Amino acid sequence: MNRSGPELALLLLAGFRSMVDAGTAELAKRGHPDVRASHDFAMRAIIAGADSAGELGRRLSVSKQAAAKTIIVLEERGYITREVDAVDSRRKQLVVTPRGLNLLETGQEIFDGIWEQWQERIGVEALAILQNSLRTVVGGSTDSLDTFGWLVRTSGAPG
Amino acid sequence: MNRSGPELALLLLAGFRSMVDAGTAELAKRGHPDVRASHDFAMRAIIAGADSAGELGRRLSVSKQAAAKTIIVLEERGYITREVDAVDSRRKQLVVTPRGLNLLETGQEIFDGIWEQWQERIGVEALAILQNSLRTVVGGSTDSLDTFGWLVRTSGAPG
DNA sequence: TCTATATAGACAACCATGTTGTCTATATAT
DNA sequence: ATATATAGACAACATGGTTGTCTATATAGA
Repeated sequence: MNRSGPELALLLLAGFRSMVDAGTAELAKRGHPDVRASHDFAMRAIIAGADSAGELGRRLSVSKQAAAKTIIVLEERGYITREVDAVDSRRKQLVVTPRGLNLLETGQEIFDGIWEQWQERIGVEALAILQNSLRTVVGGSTDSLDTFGWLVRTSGAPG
Repeated sequence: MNRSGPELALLLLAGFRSMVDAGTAELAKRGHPDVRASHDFAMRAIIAGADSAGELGRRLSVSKQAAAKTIIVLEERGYITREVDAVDSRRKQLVVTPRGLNLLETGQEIFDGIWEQWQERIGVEALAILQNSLRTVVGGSTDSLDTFGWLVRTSGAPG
């Protein structure tokens, strides 16, 4: 088939898009409107130990200021709190609120649901191959949150 | 496996990212630095008939102004020209230059090359399944250029 | 033919999210 | 005690979208 290369890239993007569109729509219905993936990434990083602005920026491969801005948004929406650290008074310690945890859990459920739909649609076997193939190609570092920084920085698809 | 849903989305994104990263790096080496996917999308739309700013915006699902800004960049870099339309003097007709065509062709080659690398890496069979599965799920509308507008608007991954 | 309306593109102001640079307060190491 | 490093805030700026408004030109209709 012609244009295989570009088509593949577009397919990957479209697949991602399809999942995210469906997911965020459902999330909105369940009480979490205006959720950005960046919020999810950030909260997961916080839970994983990035409990200060600077550390969060480092984990997300994003500047301290960018992280600080995200933090402000998350705080405004009640997903996290920020308090002066008892031991180091320069720091503002980040803590995910119950509402924040709920967002993460709900998101998890929703995306797992979408995953099951894919399974029904293309078959258990094919989905397994799809995922394994992608893992092989991308080197399995899917959990590295720095994907986020990249995504934001690129307005991009292939040629 | 746990977290299947979110992981799938991340894998799709990472796959896309991996292709685009490699592709744009190679494109830069071959005389096309600073190429954004949006440029490619736009030029393809122009060739496909969107030869005015307004029409381009419509095709890309983006505002007239956003299209105009992209056009300015493409013109500055010598990828397209803009001339007053002979029949309708309000219009500025867009034409892709030879350099523009070269960008598209080079991009095509490069991404096809990456596609072949994937084939070697994960196998002919698996890649075919991967692509077919994605086509099934996303409904085959990979050529709809409005993917671009969406990408830009979403800083997004799943939860 | 004159006039009302629609369309193309330019300009300006604004939003969201990044970036860097600078500043102050606080920790820490010598 | 003092030099240096780090945390976070503030400001200025870049990119790439958005909307609203304005002018010129086309076109349809009385």
